[in-house]
Amino acid sequence: MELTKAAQKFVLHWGEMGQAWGINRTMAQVHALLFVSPEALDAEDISRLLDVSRSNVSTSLRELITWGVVKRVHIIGDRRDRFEALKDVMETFRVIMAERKRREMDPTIALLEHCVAEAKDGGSPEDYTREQLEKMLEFVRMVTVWYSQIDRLSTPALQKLFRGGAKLATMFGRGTQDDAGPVTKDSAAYGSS
Amino acid sequence: MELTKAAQKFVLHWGEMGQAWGINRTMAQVHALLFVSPEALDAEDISRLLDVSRSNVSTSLRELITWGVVKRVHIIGDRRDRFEALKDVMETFRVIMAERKRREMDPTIALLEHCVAEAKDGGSPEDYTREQLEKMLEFVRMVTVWYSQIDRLSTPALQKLFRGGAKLATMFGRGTQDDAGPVTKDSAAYGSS
DNA sequence: GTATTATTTCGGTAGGAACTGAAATAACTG
DNA sequence: CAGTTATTTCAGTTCCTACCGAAATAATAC
Repeated sequence: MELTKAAQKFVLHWGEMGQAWGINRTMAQVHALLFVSPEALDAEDISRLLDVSRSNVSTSLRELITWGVVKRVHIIGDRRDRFEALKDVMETFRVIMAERKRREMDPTIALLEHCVAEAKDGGSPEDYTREQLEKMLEFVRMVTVWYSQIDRLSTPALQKLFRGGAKLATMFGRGTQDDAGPVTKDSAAYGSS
Repeated sequence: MELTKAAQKFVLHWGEMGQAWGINRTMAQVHALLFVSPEALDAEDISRLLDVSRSNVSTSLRELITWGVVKRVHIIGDRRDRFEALKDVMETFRVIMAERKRREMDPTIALLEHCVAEAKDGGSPEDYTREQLEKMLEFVRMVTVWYSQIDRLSTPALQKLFRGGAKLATMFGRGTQDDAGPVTKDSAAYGSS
């Protein structure tokens, strides 16, 4: 079994992308490999195709399974575990987002709430900090709510929503609200450096 | 000048979050600090408040300015550069997304297009890979288009859009499409491991 | 039961990103 | 102009993550 040129390039690129988003390279590569693979692969295959140690593959697979984007499958008459990725991109995206919300957003909200409460009885310089923290908290909460709604959408509905962004943009576009053109008030303030 | 307890906690947490999203810790900390700071700070202040070397601050600031979330400001009668973060959370979010789109999405699309083209004249096992790459390409394109529309929205409009997610979710919710309950077809297949 | 094969765990290591301090450069002052 | 202060660059170091290989464990077969 061999990797095609296209598959190789994709796997390598996906590894880099993963790294840019805080996901370890090998893990992203394993995921990419399983994603484009026509059939489930065993750990040995993966190890050979990606040229990484068997144990590294084991660790990566465990993590991917924890994330929920890879599952273990069995073939009758073969003891070896095989692995298969979620094949629906949108579903994969959804699962990853759910996990990141749980691991990062929720704790961030908790921390921000704590900080805001703590800064409640501060002096006037602390007031500004509290206001900023409150704004940040409001934002993270908003994204969280938004996400939890997204999470309940089916794949076709999600596609509609994404495409709907285009319509909403036309409706509420900045051009109609800001006559100065495509530059917003905030970014305009950053003209001179 | 001293950091309040709340500010300290926020800065540290933001550093961790940054790391989880592929942004170097110090850089995220510097950004967090400037975000909650009532007035612009000079590099020396930052170095002292975060207890990192002056040069590390210099590098982080340069990067943050490149990203477009921090700007250099000057105070009359003082030669030292001061630094200030974008204070609008939504605007910050928008700027970061624009940058990530440019740095990651666009190259990814280019690569996927290349891979799909290359896999065009492959055999039947390669067909499956090509299909998957095509699906991935379609997805990334969709996100990109969606994003570029989002980018044109003003902050209040963007808030509307986020909150609109809730409405759309109610309209297209999975519950009405999938009578089996909250578990989707794809994730249901992952019941046994 | 023992033998064989598959898988995971774990201690040690290598590689790389982040960080520092010193030196170079730039910006300003009188 | 020399002198002073601010800033950046860069070579070396430190530290941490990812990784490997060996050993332990688990699963299956006979």
